[in-house]
Amino acid sequence: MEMNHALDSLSALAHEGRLQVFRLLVRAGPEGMAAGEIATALQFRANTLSNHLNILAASGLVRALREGRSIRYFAEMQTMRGLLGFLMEDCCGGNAALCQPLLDQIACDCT
Amino acid sequence: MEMNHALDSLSALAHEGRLQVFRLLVRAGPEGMAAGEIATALQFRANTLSNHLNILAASGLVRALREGRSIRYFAEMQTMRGLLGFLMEDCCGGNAALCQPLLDQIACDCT
DNA sequence: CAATCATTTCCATTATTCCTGAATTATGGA
DNA sequence: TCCATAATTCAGGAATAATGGAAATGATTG
Repeated sequence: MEMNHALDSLSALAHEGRLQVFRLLVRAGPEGMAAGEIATALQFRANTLSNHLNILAASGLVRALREGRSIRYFAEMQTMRGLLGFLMEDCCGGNAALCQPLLDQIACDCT
Repeated sequence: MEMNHALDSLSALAHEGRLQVFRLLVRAGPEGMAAGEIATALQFRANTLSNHLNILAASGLVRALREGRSIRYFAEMQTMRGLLGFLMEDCCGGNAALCQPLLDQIACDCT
């Protein structure tokens, strides 16, 4: 991941509403949730939520899939992993061997 | 970690300058860097950098230690780890057993 | 104590982000 | 086709954050 993508992802998460949405989708796992379900669960107005979902999707943290008249959203663990790798890059001045193997494992197996 | 702390950390990182600072400190490892060194390395004005460092420190992502007339800063891996745990909490609807052991290992051994 | 260096604080300006209401697109069913 | 439902887009004003100059604080040296 490069700087701009990381910034998009971090900015997307640096907002209470969007962070709630993302964590809800993480909990939902591979089943994901429809936009309407999310709105109900978190008590958000439809347009506000749509905006949040757009921002999350643009950063790659969330994926959208139309399903009938609903649109279902999923958390993208791979993006999360990439972000973390970026944050930890060259950890400890090149002794990355200590950290990298751990980072490589960060991904939810159930996704 | 609870919501507000996570938001502080994410907002702190969701800024190009601060993200550069944090990553620089991650690379610097346990030796850390003096504010002046950081300013030189990244070409930041002293006051701008000071502001960034304050924000990072307030979120716990960075720790300050006065050393003579300089102030030395260090990346706090533990905070990073807490943040990640928060983001992945209850991953996949309770099957956290799949993710949690991995998350528990995320910490730079050299810190 | 005076001088100097490192960093921070204060303040005003500029830029960005956020929320809301109203209008719009897209899908499925009668 | 007409209607209802699901979700998105757009424009605005309000709130918030970022920047840079100037002054102030804190620590060391002579």
